[in-house]
Amino acid sequence: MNIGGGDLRRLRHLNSLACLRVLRGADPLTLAEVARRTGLSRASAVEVVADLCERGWIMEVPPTRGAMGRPARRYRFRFEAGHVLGLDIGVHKVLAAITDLDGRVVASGRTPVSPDVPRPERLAAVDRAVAACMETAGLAPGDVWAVTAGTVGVVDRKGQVTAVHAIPDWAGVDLIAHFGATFDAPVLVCNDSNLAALAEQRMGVARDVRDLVYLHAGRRPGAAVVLDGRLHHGFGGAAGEVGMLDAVGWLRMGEHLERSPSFAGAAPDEVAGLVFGAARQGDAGALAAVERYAADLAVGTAAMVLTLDPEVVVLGGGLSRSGDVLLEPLRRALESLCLRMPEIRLSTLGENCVVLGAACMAIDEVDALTLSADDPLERARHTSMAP
Amino acid sequence: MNIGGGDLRRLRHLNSLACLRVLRGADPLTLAEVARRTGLSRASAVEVVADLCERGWIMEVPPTRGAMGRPARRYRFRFEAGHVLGLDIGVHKVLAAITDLDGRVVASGRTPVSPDVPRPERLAAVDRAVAACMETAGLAPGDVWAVTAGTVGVVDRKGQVTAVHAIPDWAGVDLIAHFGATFDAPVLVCNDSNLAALAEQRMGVARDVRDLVYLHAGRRPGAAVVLDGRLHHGFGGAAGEVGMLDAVGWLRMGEHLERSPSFAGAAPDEVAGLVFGAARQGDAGALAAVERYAADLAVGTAAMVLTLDPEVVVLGGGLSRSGDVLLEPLRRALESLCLRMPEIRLSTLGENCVVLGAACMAIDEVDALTLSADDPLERARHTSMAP
DNA sequence: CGACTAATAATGGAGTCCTGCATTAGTGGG
DNA sequence: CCCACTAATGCAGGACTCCATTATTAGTCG
Repeated sequence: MNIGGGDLRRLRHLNSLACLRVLRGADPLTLAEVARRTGLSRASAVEVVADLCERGWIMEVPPTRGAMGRPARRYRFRFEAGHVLGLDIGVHKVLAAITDLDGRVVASGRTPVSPDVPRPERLAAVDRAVAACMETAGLAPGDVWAVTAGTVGVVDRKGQVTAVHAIPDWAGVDLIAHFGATFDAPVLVCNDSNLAALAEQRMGVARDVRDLVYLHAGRRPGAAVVLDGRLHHGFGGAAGEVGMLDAVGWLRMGEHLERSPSFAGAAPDEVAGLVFGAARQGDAGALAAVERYAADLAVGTAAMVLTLDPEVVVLGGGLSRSGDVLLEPLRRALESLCLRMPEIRLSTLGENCVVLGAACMAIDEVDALTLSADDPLERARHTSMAP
Repeated sequence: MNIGGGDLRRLRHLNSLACLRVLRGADPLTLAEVARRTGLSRASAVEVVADLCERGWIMEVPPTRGAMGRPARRYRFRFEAGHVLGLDIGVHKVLAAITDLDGRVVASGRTPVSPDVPRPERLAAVDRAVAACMETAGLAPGDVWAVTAGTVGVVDRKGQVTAVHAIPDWAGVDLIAHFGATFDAPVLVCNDSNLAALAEQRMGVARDVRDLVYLHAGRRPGAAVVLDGRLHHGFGGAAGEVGMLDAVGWLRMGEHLERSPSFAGAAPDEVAGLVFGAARQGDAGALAAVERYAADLAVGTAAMVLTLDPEVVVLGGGLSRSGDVLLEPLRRALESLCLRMPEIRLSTLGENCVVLGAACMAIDEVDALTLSADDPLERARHTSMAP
C-alpha cells in the first residue's frame, strides 16, 4: 500500500498501470485516448502501450473505418490473457465456473449432491466438476490465475470454515489447502451469501451502487453487506448473520409458508413455490402466508438497513424468483420500519449468483496482485488457448 | 484518486508526500531513516526534506547526543503548522475546540444552552464559543485549515441537517454556509455519535481496531459504525439509527431507569445517575432496573453486531461513566444474542468525545487535501503563533 | 486528383533519481 | 592530548523517463 516513493522505473511502472487501468474498462481505445485519460504525453503513451503489448497484457485491434484523418491504432485489454475459477459448494449442489478476466463464463458445470454425503465425497464431487470445466475450457491448472470457493457456513479471515449448520461434517474443512494442492495460484474462500452480494454489485442489478444490503431469501435465509464497493466480511467473517437474532425470527420464518393450510400434504421442498404460485393467482390464504413471511423478513432487513442506511437492498435467493409476489409486501413492511427507505431491487442472476461472485472475487485478487503499485506486472502468462 | 500517470514533477511530488507521511507519524527521524522508510536513496531524501523544510511542513530538531559517529540531523513534522476547529452542537450545550494537526487541544470552551432556544441564538452561542477559542489560541480565521461541526440529528451527504427530534427548529440549518462565511476553509458537518465513534478509533480506546460499533448510552441513545478505519455514514447519513427499530425499543429504554420506584420523586435528569449509584451500592431494585436497561440496549446492539461482526463495541455516552455497573449486565445480555461475541470496551474520552472526533475529521480533511496525490502541497500557511 | 484531417515517427531538452567516493563531526581508548 | 573508529554529509557522474516540437504518413472529402 506504499504509494509514492521511488525509482524512475517505478514511475514507468505506475504509468503502465495507469494505462492498463484505463484499457481495463472494456472498450478499445486509441493511443490519443489513452494519453488523454492517463494524463501522459503521447510519446510516453506510445512506449508504455508498446511495452504492454509486448508482455501480452493488451493487443491491437483493427482501426475503425470511415473516420476523418489517418486511422488511429486501437488497443484493448486482453481479457483472455488469464482465467479464474469460481466455485459454489452448497448443501444440495456443487457449481463450478471458469471465466476470463472480464468475468465472461468460458465453462461451467453443476453437480447435485446429497446433503449428508461425507466430506471427502463432497470434495471429490467438487474436484470432478472442476476437472470437467477445465476440460471444456481446454485449460491446464497453470492457466488459472486465482480460485475462489464459495461455501455455506461462516468463513474466518484465514479462510477456514468455522461454523456450519447445514452440512454435518463441513466445519473445519481446509479448502485453501485442498485447492492449493491442485492450483499454483491464490485460493480464496468465502461465504456464499457474501459472494452473491458481490456478484450483484459487479455484474448484477446493483452495478451503479457502492453500498448495498443483499438478502438471500430461501429456506435458509442469509444476508450480506457490500460497503464502498467492497464486501464487508466482519472480524470473524460472520457479518450479515442477522437471522440469528431472536427478535428477528428468521429461523422460523419459513414456517409461515410451510404451515400454509392449503398445501398440508406437499413435500417441504416444494411448498414455498406452491404457496407463491397460489398467491399469484389471488388465493387469500397464500397471500396471508406471504404477507407474514414478508413481515418477518422485513424485521431483520430493517435491523441491517437502520444500521447501515444502504442505498439499495437486493433481494436474491431461490424465493426471489417469486419476486413479483414477494416484493410489494416486503416493501410495505419495510417502509413502516425504516427511517430512510432504501430502493429494493430484484436479483436477476439466478442460481449462478454465487459462482459468478466467486469469479468476481478471484478477478479482484488478480487485479490486486498484478495491478497493485508494489508488484512486478511481469509478462502475462499466456494460456494454452488459441490466439 | 487518479494514482499514477505523470510527470517527473509528479514523481517528486509523490516522493515528497511519502516523506511527509513517514514524518507525520510522531517521532523525529534522521535522514537515513527517512530514506530507508520511503525507499528513496539518501541523496533524494536530502533534496526532498530540504524542500519540505523550506515550505514549513517539517523542521529540524537538535540531534541526539551520545551516539556513535557523526550526529545525524533529525526532522519532525510541524504539527503546529496548522490548526483545525471542532464543534459539538448539542441539545443542552455547545462545545468548541481548536487543535493542532496532531489533535492536541490548543484551546477549548463549553457553553450551556437551553434546549428550546431558537436557531439564531443557538448559532450565536456557537459563534461566541468559537470566538473565545480563537482568542485564547491567538489565531485568526485564516489560520484554521478545516472546520468540522458535530450536531444532533441526521446529516446527509451534502452536509445538510435533515431530521432532528431533540431541537425544534434545527432541521434544515445550513451549517456549511454559516461557518463558511467566517472561515475560508473546508467546512464539514457530521452527526455527533459518528464523531464520537471516530474519536474512539483515532485517539480513544479503539486505536488498534479497524471495525467497531460505537454505542452512545444516554437519555437519547445512539450508535455509529466505523469500518476499515473510516466512518460509515450511510447513503442518507442515517447509519447507526438502530434505535428506531420497534423490536429494539431504545426509544422507551430510559423508562426502565426513570420508573425505578426508589427515586420516584427525583428530577428526570438525575434519575439515571441515582439508579446507577444505588446499583453500585447493591440496591436490588436499582440492579434490576440496570439489568432491564442493559437487556434492551443489548437487543439493538446485537442487531448491529450480527449485521457487521465488528471486532470491538465501544460503550460511550453519559451513562458510560457508570460503566462499572452497566458493562457486565450488557456483556451477559449480548453474549446470549450474538454469534461471535465482540470485545466490549468502555470509552474514556468523556464529554469531549464529539469535539475531539470533529477535530479528527477536520485533520483527516487537511491530510486528504494536502497529502493527496493530486494536490499541490504548496507552502504551509504559517499561523500567527510564535515559532 | 488535390486539399484537409488526424495520427505516427523522430529529435532535442529538461528533470529526477541512483551509485560511489571523498569529507566531516563526533565518540572512546591509549 | 591525540588517534582510530563510526556514521552522516556533500559532491560528482551516469542513466532513465518524460515532455514539446516538428516533419511525415495514411486516410477522407470535394
